[in-house]
Amino acid sequence: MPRRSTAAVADTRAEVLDVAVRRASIDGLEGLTIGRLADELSMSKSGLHGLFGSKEELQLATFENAVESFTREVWLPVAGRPPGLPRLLALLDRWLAYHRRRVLPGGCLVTTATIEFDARPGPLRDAVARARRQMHAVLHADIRTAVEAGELPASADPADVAFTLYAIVSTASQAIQLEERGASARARRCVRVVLGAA
Amino acid sequence: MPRRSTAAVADTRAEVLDVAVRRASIDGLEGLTIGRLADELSMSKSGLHGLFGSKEELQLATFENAVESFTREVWLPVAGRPPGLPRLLALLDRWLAYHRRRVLPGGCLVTTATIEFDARPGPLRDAVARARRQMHAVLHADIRTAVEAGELPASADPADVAFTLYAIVSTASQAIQLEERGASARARRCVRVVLGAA
DNA sequence: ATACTGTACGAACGATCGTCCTGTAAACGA
DNA sequence: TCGTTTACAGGACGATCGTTCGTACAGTAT
Repeated sequence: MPRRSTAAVADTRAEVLDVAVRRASIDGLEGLTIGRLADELSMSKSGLHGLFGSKEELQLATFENAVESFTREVWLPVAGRPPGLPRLLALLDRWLAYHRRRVLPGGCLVTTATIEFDARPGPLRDAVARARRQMHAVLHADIRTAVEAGELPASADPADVAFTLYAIVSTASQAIQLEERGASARARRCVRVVLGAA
Repeated sequence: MPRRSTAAVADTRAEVLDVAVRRASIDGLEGLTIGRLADELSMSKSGLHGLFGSKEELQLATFENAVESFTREVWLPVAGRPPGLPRLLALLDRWLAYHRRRVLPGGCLVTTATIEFDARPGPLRDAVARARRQMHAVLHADIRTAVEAGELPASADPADVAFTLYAIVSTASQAIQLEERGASARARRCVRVVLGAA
């Protein structure tokens, strides 16, 4: 059988994880299967398994890969702007566009992983909690800056606003997947209302 | 083996579904397994399987059972009150309490099922979409009534507000499961802010 | 040329999956 | 009281699960 031409482990892993993230967004990280993944990649089960050592490691790597690609796609393009309300709005719009464009065919993998592991202690639950804290921190920072700059009323609690915004966007992802009409536009309006009437 | 004394199929199904809902809230509807469920109930796999005919029917029945118990626990106690803002707030508080008290050990099963099936067409996705529409309609109705009664500003779009409230509560369930401190109180505050009754 | 390391394959493991078939004892209708 | 139906148990099925093993070939170093 033809061998993968001079592909280092890292390259192979990257290819695998790319497919794994897409599959997991549909079937969940628990729905990931080494056998099916290997088929889809025209690899052997054992070869794929050897790349990660265990299914849990595959799940962890898949999750981390999704977080990285999300960060690259959504956060990085706006990270350079000055903190505050404009950057926050830009971030939220990019975030919603990420869902609307269906970058991942099955929707947000962080939300999926949250639902799957939030009641099951282990490394994956820890990874999920960490990712959520990071996202929350990013939102929190810009909201606090906006409040201090007078772009948002002083009565607005940054953590509460961050929670509400996160809720709107992640629920929007589900609504988009369920093909509820106008879900993306609705979420966009709701974000504005929350930031306007806060 | 001793037979279930004068227990109709419906009774056995009810017992099974009660356990199934609890398990599914943790492991998901896809994580449900006829074998493990049978063990937990001290039944045979085939006996349990025969009660539903197929795993998909078991999943559907489990989901519907969860919706019914949720309705009984959260909606029914407030359904008698007159429509409007007070009932809406009571509903939201009961809903949040439902999560905070961990009535289901793994959190909201509707959200879990949404995540699992929102990208996979079939009867379960349809059931999920229907349940969400119902919940949305309940919120929508009271919000509209509140707007008409002047309890909420006329500028508030009922559907948008309903979406935001749903997002807050369902995300709160996840935060509670992840043991984020003060998640329930935060959600309660956010609901108030959104409704402008702060 | 030789030895070594890294990478992936093929085969097989025991366990568990959903499903089906058959037997049988309790409950029911006559 | 006696068939009939109901409500399961028990066992087996093919498929698939994650994992382990031994092996073969490529590239690199010696």
